[in-house]
Amino acid sequence: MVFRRERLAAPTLEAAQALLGALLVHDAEAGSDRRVGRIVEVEAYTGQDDRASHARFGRTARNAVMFGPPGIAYVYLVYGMYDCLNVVTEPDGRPGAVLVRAVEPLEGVEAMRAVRIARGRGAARIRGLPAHRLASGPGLVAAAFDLDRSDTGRDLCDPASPVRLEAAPQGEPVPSIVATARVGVHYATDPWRSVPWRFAIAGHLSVSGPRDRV
DNA sequence: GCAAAGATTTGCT
DNA sequence: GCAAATCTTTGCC
Repeated sequence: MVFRRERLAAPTLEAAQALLGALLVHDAEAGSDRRVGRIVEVEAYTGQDDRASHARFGRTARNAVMFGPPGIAYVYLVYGMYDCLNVVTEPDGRPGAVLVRAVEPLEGVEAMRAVRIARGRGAARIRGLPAHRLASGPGLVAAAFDLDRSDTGRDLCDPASPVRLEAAPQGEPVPSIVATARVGVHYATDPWRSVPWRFAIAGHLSVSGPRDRV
């Protein structure tokens, strides 16, 4: 069941929490199995008021998709090395996005491990990682699902898209959510630096860390 | 045009 | 606990 776009048209703080427990799916492609992960950690970034958001400069070539319709992928490169996946939120015309910081691998664990070895350094270390740590960080989610900036603009709410969001399975218990300050936004002024807009499933092993463990 | 900094991760001290 | 790796985007001259 695809993730309903109207849930992402909501205010970004609500959309972010709604994404916890949802599934990120990348269909099988040549040489790689289907990959599925449960979203366990996210961060909300809003419009021009939010001094930590990419939208703080207004509409630019990089962040333009944040100002468009909800449910679209926004992938950017940080620190010249790591791609990060965001889901665009808010109605068309208003900026907003949710950064997917960590997922729990459910299917295609070895495909995730293989692409992380191919893209990153430290193959020996990655080979020894337990499955629940293969996508526990924003740069690691994009690596495990083989996403980069060229995936910006993909419609994650289209059932035909090879990369998409699916609703949490029916009957799954509602996750217990913990909120903390966002990570890595020391450059922003208060209150934006410290608002509790990072959301995670309480105590989940796949939440990024160790410094951010909840 | 150029300089600075960044929604991170890893490895070494 | 700290610094390196690495390059795009943004802001200012």
